[in-house]
Amino acid sequence: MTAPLHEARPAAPGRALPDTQQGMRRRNLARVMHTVSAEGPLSRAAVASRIGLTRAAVSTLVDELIRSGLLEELGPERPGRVGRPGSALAVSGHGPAGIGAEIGVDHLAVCAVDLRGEVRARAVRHGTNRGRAPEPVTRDLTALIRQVIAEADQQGLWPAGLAVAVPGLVARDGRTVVRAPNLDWHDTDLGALLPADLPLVVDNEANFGGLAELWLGEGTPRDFLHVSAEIGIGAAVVVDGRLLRGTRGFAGELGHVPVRPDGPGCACGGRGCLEQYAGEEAVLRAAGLSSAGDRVAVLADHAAEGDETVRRALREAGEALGIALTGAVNLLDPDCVVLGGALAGVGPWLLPSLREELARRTAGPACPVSVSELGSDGPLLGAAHSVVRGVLDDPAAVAERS
Amino acid sequence: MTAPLHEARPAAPGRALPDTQQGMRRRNLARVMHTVSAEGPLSRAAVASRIGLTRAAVSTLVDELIRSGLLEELGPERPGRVGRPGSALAVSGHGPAGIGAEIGVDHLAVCAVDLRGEVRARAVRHGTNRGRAPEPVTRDLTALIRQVIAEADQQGLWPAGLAVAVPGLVARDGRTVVRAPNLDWHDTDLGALLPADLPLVVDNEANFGGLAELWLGEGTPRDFLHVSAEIGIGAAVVVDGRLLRGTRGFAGELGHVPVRPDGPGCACGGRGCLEQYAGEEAVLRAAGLSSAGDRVAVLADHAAEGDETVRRALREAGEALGIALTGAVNLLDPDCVVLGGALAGVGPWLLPSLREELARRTAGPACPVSVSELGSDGPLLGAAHSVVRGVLDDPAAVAERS
DNA sequence: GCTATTTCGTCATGGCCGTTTACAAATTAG
DNA sequence: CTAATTTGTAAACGGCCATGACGAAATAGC
Repeated sequence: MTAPLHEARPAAPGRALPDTQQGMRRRNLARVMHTVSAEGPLSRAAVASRIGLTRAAVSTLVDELIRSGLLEELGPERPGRVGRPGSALAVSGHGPAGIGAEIGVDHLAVCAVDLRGEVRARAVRHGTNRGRAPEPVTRDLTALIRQVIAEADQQGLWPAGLAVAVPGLVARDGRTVVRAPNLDWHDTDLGALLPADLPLVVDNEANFGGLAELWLGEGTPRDFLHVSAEIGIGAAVVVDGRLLRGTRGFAGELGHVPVRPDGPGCACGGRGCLEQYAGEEAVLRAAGLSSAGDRVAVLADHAAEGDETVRRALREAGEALGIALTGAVNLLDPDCVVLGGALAGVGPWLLPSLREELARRTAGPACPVSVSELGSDGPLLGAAHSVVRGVLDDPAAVAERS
Repeated sequence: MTAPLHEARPAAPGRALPDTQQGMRRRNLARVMHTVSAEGPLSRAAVASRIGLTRAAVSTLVDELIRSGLLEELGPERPGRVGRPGSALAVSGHGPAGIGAEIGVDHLAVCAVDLRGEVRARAVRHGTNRGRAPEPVTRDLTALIRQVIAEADQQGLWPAGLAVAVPGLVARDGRTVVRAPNLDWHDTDLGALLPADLPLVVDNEANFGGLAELWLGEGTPRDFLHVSAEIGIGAAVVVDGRLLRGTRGFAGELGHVPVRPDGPGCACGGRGCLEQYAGEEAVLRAAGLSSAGDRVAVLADHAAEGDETVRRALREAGEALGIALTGAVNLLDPDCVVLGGALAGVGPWLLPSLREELARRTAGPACPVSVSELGSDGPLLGAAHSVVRGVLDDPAAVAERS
């Protein structure tokens, strides 16, 4: 295994790998895949000039990738330029696919994404998972996964791996859900409960949402903070295009950053954590809505209708977010902050006070805050794409398996 | 240039470099240097088994490094083991040296460190630089640098580069001091004021202090937060053995993390920033000491003598630090927090309240907080070592220059 | 003390891989 | 229709690491 380029998972902990010719080959195969994937149909010569190898070298790399079914020859280009036209290469729409899954509090979702980034199959199951035990939930999820894989199979796709987004903290082993308060799961090894015939990665939904933003977001920079609020408030910290996970995998716990150190006590042991002011439950309470059936959508509706109590609640949540983000921005100096998850839905009423607070507390130009365009699909897409990125990062490994 | 392994400076912003055989060779040369440097005298065979290459390959690499004067053959080992003894290799004590410099508020310091990590020459100049213009200060510093280089030269060392630690924010170009409040410098291009015949890197003293902790600290992990308080409170965020710099290079501004959002106004525009509670000036004021000549050493003395006002001031500073660090720990999930700089001197009176606050606000085991053993030399050593690491990271580049 | 064993460093050989050079193919410009 | 340009491929080349063999230098066992 060579070091992956995007590192959805951290690099091998031990010593750096030796540099041998095969490793070089693998990295160059990956470079070709990434280039073709990122910049659309490209001729061999175009790829060569982009990655700095000669046309001859790229030719042999491309041959190998075509033989493996990872690249496709689309046929001659028809350019207005002088000279022999190149033969357009594109990432294959058949072959390996990434299976992404999401365990939400109120739904399960699975999708298959091909190497081109297209969603080729999906399946959803609505219904609350709050308090359900892991076994029935994973049983349901497995059924959806089988269904999506079957559907993908009919289109000539085979599953290269499975990535699961969960609303909770995941250990760095990428399998164990350490704590998912809204599911009431603790130290649950999903590896033992999900299909064992696929490479599995489990991660926090905020992390996958952040990766989706990184990979799919229009103009998203390589250093940013992706804030995702469902019930807890999580953040994905993306540094130089890589996810910051922390030693235990718990990085990004924005919800428990102290906002008012003498504020109300929190389940985490602290006082005045952000979640007490901007968490879904807190906002619903402040807005005078019950937290039973009502959810964020309801908040947005009421706010849109001009309900002043709701608006004030959201304004105050924005202030609290602004305070917490001031700390985060001072510490991390990101390019921008992106609001995703349920927060995106109430963005219009949060943003003004959030931005104001952030600007007031910052010297110089304030860090720009925007709302994600990915909607609620972020974590699911991020999960599926993380598998796809894994294939692009080491095509040789996949070629061996196909 | 291959991508450096330690990346004191960020990797090339553009596309990843192509993988050619020369690049492979360069990386393997670097691997040999790092291995020998980190694990003391080693035979060729030992290096080979550690980096995963064959003895034959390592032999040619070592030959090249010896010819360049970067490695030395110490002669046959005398082990109790069976078999022909290897010939011990060590990093050369001659050849390239890293020149580190520190522009402190009250002093200037320069040192030369050889590839073995030994300090081979140093020079200090006491006297305040507060409010002095950049030109006279850099003139004094240049004199010290020349002196240290001359001293190093007599020992067979030549300067491979210059790294300067400054008490302020440095742009990502690694040359420009954007803001150094205690010097009253703004947008000062040190590249134009310091010797032009040496590769130059300028960085924040907290960053260099953090790198020193990473490279020199006993048992320091690869993910930690190094808090350094002189007048401002800065932090070096080290993630997976690399410094997190932020887009503009301003990451780690712990001093302006909001601790009490409605607290007193701060020069940064915010309210209740950490610096208002744990900054040197604030602590001195709370302790009832003038901030003129009195400094941290005085605080430590008074506290040691049992001055209850001083102790309370430090205790409260510790609390504020604990609150700010709770946020940082939640966001970054580091292995530990290390207190360096002037803070280290008053550690005994800060730590209890700091740790208590952090533990109280954290679910599960609290993040360990320790005091740096490097003392006030951290930034200077970190600077010099960053040059040395640069040589280890690309020995081929240095061999060409020697 | 002598021989077998183990480990080290080196050398010659071979294979892998990107580069260089050359060339045919396919297009545009004039 | 010719010249110029660009693409893709093939053959020769060179660099680099792996393999296998060998002499050198130590220990272990007799």
